[in-house]
Amino acid sequence: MALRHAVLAALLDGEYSGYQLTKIFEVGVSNFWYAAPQQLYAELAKLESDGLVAGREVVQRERPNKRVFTVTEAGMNELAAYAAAPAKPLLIRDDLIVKVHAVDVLDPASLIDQLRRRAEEAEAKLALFEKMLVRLRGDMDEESFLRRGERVGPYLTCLGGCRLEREMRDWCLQTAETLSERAARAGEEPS
Amino acid sequence: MALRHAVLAALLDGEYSGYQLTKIFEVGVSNFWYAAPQQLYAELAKLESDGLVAGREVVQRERPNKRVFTVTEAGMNELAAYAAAPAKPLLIRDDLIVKVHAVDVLDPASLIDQLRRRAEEAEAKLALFEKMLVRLRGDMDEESFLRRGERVGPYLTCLGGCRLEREMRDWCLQTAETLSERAARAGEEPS
DNA sequence: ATAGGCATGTAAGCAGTTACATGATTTA
DNA sequence: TAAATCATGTAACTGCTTACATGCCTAT
Repeated sequence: MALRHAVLAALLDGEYSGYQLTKIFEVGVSNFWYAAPQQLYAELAKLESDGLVAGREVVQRERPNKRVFTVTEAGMNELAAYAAAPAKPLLIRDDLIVKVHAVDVLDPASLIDQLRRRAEEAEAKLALFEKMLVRLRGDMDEESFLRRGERVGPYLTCLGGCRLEREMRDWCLQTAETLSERAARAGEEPS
Repeated sequence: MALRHAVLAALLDGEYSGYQLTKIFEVGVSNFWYAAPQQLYAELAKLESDGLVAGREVVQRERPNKRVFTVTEAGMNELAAYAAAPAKPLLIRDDLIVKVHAVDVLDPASLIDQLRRRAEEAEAKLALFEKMLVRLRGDMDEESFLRRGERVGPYLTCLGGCRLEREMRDWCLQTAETLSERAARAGEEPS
C-alpha cells in the first residue's frame, strides 16, 4: 500500500474532507507525496471501509455539505506498524532532468524555457512553505519550537520541502544559464 | 509514456545491454529515474519493436552473450518531440517523509535509526556522483567543461543529483538530531 | 561445489493516470 | 450568465511492482 499511510499522516493535522485533501496532495504534503483527486476519494472510501478512518457529515449552508475524516485507533495502529517497517527508497521521477540529460542532441531553447519556468514554480513553492513554517511555529522562534513545540512533524517535513525547492530553483537557474551561454557561443562561432 | 524517454536518454551515453541499463536505473539515472530490471527488459522490447532503438548481438567468450541497443533516427525524433512537449511536474514519493510528518504520534526511536541510515545512503550516493563528475569532465576543470565540453547533459544532471543527495543527507541528520534531543528530554522530565 | 555476478525474461496483481460525469454555490 | 470554487465520484487504461523462472560463467 502506498497512498494509505500518506493520507493517514495528513489526517493527523485535523479533520479534512476529500476535497480538502485534494488541495493538500496537489501541492504534495510538503512536496513529498503527490496524488490526484480521484485517487484520494477512492482511498478514503477504502480506508473507511477498513475502519482506519471515520467519516462525519458536516452540514454547510453556504456550500455543498461535506464529509470530514478522522484517524481511528485502528488507523493509529496501522500507522505505527508502517513506521516501524523499513521505508522504501525515495522515488523520484522527473521529465525535466531526463531532458537535460539528453540536451546535447536537442534544441536547447525550449528546455531553457522549461527550466526557467520550473525555477519560478520552485520559488513559489518555497515562499508557500516558508509561510507555512511561520504559521506552524506561531510566536516561537525556530529553535525553541523544535525543542519544545508539541507537534514538530509537519514542521520538519516542511523544512525538507524548503531545502528541496531552494536547490531545485538554484539548479534550474544555473543549468538554464549554462545552456544559454553555450547556445549563444554556438551561434557566434559556427564551427 | 514514462520510462521510454528515460531509456532513450540513457542510451545516448553509449550502447548498453538490458542488464547494464538495470545497473544504471538501479541508482536511478543520477537519481532521477528509478526503474526495476523487469521494466527495462519489457521497455527495451517495446522500443525495439517500435523501431526507436536497434539491438545488436555482442558475442562474449568470458560471459553470456548480450544484446546492446542504440537509439535510431526515429528514436531521436521521438526524443526531440518529447523534449519540446511540456514536462510533467516533478514526482516525489518518500515513505521516510510521511513517517516524519506523523512522528508526534509515533515511537521516534525506529525513525531516528531510519533517518541515520538514509543519511548514510545519501552520503554514499553523493560520493558516487562526485566521482562520476570527475570522470565526465576528464582533465578539464568544471567551468571550462561546462563552457566547452562536448556532452554536458549527464554532467548537469549529475550536479543536480549531488545537490539533492547533499540536502537529503543534511536534512536527515538534522532531523534525527532534533528528534533524539526531544526523546532524551521526554525521558528526563516525564510530565 | 557453491556463491555471486552476468544475462534475460514471464505472469499476476496492484497502484496510479486519464477521461468522463454531476451538481451546488459564489464571484465577476 | 459565465466562470470559478466547492464537493464527490466512476470507468477504462496504463504503468509499475512482486514473485517466479532460467541458465551461463567466474572466482573461491
